[in-house]
Amino acid sequence: MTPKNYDCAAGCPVEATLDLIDGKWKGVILYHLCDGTMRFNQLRKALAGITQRMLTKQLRELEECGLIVRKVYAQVPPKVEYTLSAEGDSLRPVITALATWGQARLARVNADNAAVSAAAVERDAAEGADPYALHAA
Amino acid sequence: MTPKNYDCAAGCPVEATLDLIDGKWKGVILYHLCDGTMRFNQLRKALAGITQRMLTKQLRELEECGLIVRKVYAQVPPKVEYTLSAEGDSLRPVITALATWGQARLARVNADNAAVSAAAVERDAAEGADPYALHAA
DNA sequence: CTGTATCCCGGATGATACTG
DNA sequence: CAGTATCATCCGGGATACAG
Repeated sequence: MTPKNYDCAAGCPVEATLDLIDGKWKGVILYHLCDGTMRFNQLRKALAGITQRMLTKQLRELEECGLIVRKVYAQVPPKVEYTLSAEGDSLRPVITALATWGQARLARVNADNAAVSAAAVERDAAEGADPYALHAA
Repeated sequence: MTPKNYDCAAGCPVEATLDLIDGKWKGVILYHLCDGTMRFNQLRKALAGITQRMLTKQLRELEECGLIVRKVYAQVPPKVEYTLSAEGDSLRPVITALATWGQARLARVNADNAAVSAAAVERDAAEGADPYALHAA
């Protein structure tokens, strides 16, 4: 996964982790796999919006990283299950941390856009920048 | 940034968080800011390899997200300090989780490539794929 | 059902030069 | 010191069609 060669001073363990769960879907895939084994189409539905191509690709990368295990059942129609590997399982606390914070963040953003403005104000106070809305797209 | 519009089934708090720390450097920048306030060039050195352009850009995005605060001192030569905002500070546990796991991961990969092979074997046992080394670059 | 194979585009990232 | 401006590039990711 696009290995980095620059040395990040005291080492970048954060970078090491982020490199594995980058991509537009890896993190979410892992998140879903935390709930247990899932089949290809099951994941596809869970990640509504992802294309087959990408799902396959991300899954393969996750597999190469040793984070998930791909189990193919020799039968027709095909059946493939994806599960967290031991390594992937050890990632649970990280995923959880990501999820927990994300939930709080989402709640904050949805419930109170004023808070965002407040942040902008705080910034203005420091430098006198112009107050433009945050990615309120 | 790059807001997502698809709905990820039961909601994707993980995605929400990851969106904020995506980019090739955001996570690491945040990581370094966990150690305290830093100036532009200080960060530049810490992230050896990043270009001015990118550092500026990532910093601006982080600022717009409300994760960091940019403080400009009206003096010459210029002096700009970046610090975690309250919001950014709340992200500490996440960054820590990322760092902690990353350290273990790095140790695992460096100390024992055999372990990686083992994972490949485990995978092979399930489907009969070819055993190629992991990004052992 | 679970993938592959192609084609293609836009944005993310880099290199370099210039500036208040 | 801390940026901006510009140009060039790479590749992540989407659309679509086909396959075992």
